[in-house]
Amino acid sequence: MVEDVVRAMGHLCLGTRMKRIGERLQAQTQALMDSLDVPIQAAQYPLLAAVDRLGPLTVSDLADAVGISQPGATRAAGQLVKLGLFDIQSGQDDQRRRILTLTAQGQQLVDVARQLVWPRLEASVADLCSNLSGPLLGQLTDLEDGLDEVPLIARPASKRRQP
Amino acid sequence: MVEDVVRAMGHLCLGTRMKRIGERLQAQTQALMDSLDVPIQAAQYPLLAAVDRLGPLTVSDLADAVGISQPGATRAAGQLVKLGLFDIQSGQDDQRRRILTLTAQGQQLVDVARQLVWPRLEASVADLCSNLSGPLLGQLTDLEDGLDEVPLIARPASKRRQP
DNA sequence: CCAATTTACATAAGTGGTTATATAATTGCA
DNA sequence: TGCAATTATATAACCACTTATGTAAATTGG
Repeated sequence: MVEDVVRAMGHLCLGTRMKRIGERLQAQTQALMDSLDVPIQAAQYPLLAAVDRLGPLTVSDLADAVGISQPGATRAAGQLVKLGLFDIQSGQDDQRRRILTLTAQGQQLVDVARQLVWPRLEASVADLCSNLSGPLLGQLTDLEDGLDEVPLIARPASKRRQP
Repeated sequence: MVEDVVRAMGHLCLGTRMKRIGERLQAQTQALMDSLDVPIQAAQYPLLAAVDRLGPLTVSDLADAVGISQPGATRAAGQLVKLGLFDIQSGQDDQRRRILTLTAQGQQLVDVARQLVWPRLEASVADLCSNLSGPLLGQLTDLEDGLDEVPLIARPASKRRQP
């Protein structure tokens, strides 16, 4: 019932707004993953994907690859080690480096996710974005409205294709 | 030196990416505000603006206006009360409601910010977004590249206008 | 008209990130 | 060659948000 001030302020609140949309997308992605019985957090996904794509990585390279700080990468990687999805060991030539690899279980999870989750998620997000065009702020508005109307988990929706 | 996996995965990491860009914009907005000696956090700004725009608000209405959870609004409003920028008092008719208003100091800060910060920030962000067009993912890439090249605080830049 | 429900806010616990700093390994140079 | 500087990771302290839950006030209907 109250005006959405962040939306109304346009460029002035662009940062707040993008962060907010990102969190909303992450939450809905999590819901989609839960519904497919993928047993990890949505936010952990990029780390697994990074090692899958790029091969074994050091902690710092992982941080760069997913765009977080080094302490953030240390902690997130530690969680994945605890979950049995990452293996960590010191570098042979340089003992300071800690090399992260996917365990068999981690690789299996990525493989399953690539089959089950990625196509579904790709289609859902692509559907959400399919009618966006024009200036950024307008696309953000349409994106928010799209999420209001049909959450990610219900997409691609059979609704309202052009008649 | 490492591939940006979040960027490379496109729709699959859209949430992570938008959140990341939002945080980056907020951090740079903070730097701009610091340089102008505005003594609050960038993230607190939308709350002040909401009460300025909409008049006295309850905690829940404030949460709706800026798109955060009710506990988030309770805490953020409490901080602003501590800073002397918000006044809080129970509703007359309904003692459950807590009504937030701008103090004289809060109003003054908004007024000053409206003169000093908003035009500058509006121009900087507009400059950042000025050459964006096309699909959302491409605009995000250009936006990230733009922030890499010239931070918000150095905009509008005299660089590289079309010759 | 009062007991049950609902509403509004506060508090608790957890998550995921940050910056600043400490520690250990490596590199490089006088 | 050994000490100073650098590099890679870990740890600490903090912050802003979330969901879940508690508490008190208001509303409602039997």
